Amino acid sequence: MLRTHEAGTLRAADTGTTVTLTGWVAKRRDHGGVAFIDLRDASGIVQVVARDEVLTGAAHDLRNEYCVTVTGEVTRRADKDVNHNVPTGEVDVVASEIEVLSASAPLPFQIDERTTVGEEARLKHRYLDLRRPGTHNAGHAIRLRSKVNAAARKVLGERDFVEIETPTLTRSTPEGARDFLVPARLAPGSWYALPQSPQLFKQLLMVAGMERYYQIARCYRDEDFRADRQPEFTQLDIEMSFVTEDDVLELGEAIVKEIWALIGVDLPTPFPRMSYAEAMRRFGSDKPDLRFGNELVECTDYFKDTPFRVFQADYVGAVVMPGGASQPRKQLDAWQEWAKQRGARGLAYVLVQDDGELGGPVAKNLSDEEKAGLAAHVGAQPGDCVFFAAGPTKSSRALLGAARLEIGRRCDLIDESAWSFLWVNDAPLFEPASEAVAAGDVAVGGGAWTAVHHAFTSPKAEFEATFDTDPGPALAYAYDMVCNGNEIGGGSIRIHKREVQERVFAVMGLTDEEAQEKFGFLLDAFAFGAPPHGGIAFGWDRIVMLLGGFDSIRDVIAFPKSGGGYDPLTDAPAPITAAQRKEAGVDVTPEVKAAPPAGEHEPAETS
RNA sequence: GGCCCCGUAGCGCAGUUGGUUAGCGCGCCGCCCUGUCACGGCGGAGGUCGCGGGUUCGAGUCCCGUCGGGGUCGCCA
Repeated sequence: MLRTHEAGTLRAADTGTTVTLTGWVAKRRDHGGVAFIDLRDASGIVQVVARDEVLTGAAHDLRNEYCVTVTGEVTRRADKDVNHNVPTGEVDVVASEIEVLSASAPLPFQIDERTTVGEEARLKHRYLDLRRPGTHNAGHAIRLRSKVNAAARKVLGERDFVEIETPTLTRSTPEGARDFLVPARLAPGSWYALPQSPQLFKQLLMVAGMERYYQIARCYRDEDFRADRQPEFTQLDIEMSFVTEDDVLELGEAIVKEIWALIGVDLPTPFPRMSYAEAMRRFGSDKPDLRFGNELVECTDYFKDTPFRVFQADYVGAVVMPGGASQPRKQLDAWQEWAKQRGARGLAYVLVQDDGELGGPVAKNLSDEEKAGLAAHVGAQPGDCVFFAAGPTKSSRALLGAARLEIGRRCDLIDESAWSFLWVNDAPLFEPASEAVAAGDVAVGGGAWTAVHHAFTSPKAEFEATFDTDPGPALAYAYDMVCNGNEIGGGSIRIHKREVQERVFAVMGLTDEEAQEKFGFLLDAFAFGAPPHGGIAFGWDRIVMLLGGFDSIRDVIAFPKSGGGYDPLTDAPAPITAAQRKEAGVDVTPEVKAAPPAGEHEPAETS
């Protein structure tokens, strides 16, 4: 090594030691005859004292972020000079020799952790961004991420899981999202797809008798951007044979517990479990944030004889905004806009005045009897605002659930220091295809029903006989892990019986031929003694983001892309040359048009 | 694809009702300074106000378009 010690580790006990350090000039405070240089390496910072005689030659021109090696003696500072703000503040390194290893051009932005720098600039010079110290900066996130990886591997390794890599060049299979495609030079006109997840391969590995598989797997989906989305992202992907749902959940808890221990949080296990139906009913979400209450209130029965047309609906529900009655009219109008942006017509509201009377435009439409008991029914106090949604159950609950979260944020109801984990399970096996179509999905095979999770998710035992004759109520062995209102993992127990699989396809309107075309290699494999199996996949970027308290998954990815899939650092994607086009066969017209065009999608494996 | 917000010096930002030479902090460059640690002092450089068009005597400011970024809904676990 070019050094004997790491800068951030020096303490008073090292006094008298001659050390050689390597690192970067974080700051230079030059007093003429003596200069103080903050030397930073990955371990931290120590102050180097450089007197005139060592500041000769190249060392004389030390600037910020010069890479240097310093040899000197650790000295204890006088009491009055101790800097209590840094761990090394009791000592100096009095330099006897300073050598510039590598000079630095003037910086595009300051490395200093205290200055804020725009994301665009940081991503363009990500290597400098990652050099910035401090627990809220990206460099810390990347180091944390490495520890998260190790924690998961520890748990899985102890349990004899096998880490297996699966292909990134594979076949386009109908999962939920759009595929990234790669031209196949050796088969012009044919294309590989990058996997949206290793879902099918991990099931094949179960057939292969691996029994316990995991992989920290890169996944690719060509969809539009969000704060918590990247075109390539990472899952901790797990599959196990001969397990029940309980086994998978227990493993998931053990992994997450080990991860959160990294930040000194001891998660109590087992996590609470809530059925999908209960989560939707109480919180209007399949990923409820349990850090605060303020649950939705069912009002359908309460208004079953209402004279108010709007409330004569399949579902009426409410959510209370504490203190919301004092909002100015402009604010209440803004809620209407907020609701419209979510595709609702509006958000009906009633203001509970301080004297208990009801105000707002809706109140006058209600019967006296309804008005009398309303506040008590929804649990509103004088001074509160009650928001209502009426209409189809699913969309109304979703609107109220979103309102609940917005209220939680605006009214400061959320305990930001809390960690709320739970499982949401017993998800429906199917949803009506029309709903999926309305939501933009295209049902596989054009049947009346489409799989909520994916086509290989097993119905719960009690629905095995009836799921195809009465698909609506059928529940699946499907589960999501939820943390503070974020889905951080999800999976299911898979179908291993060919007969059940065929009936599921039938419900979805998939013929044998179509199923064979889409999933043939998996179905073929299942013919050879497929074990019962199930698994889970964790959204790795999101977990690290939550763990480290970051706002965006871009913060926890070493070299993330910005909007539009653009990488400001490498300028990818970039045009290719005509020669590359020709060689790749991008423009070849396929000779055989046997396969139907892509575009038939189906909900994908979770997370 | 819809909607909202933002593009002014290397970075972070201000710029009033449209009005003279577009400012501030940090950074950068030069000189000075022997105990600073957000060091300090003196001096200096640095701008096609994202781009294109329009309105106007006059546009950083108003209008239209466009590009880029962020957020959100659609979509996507």
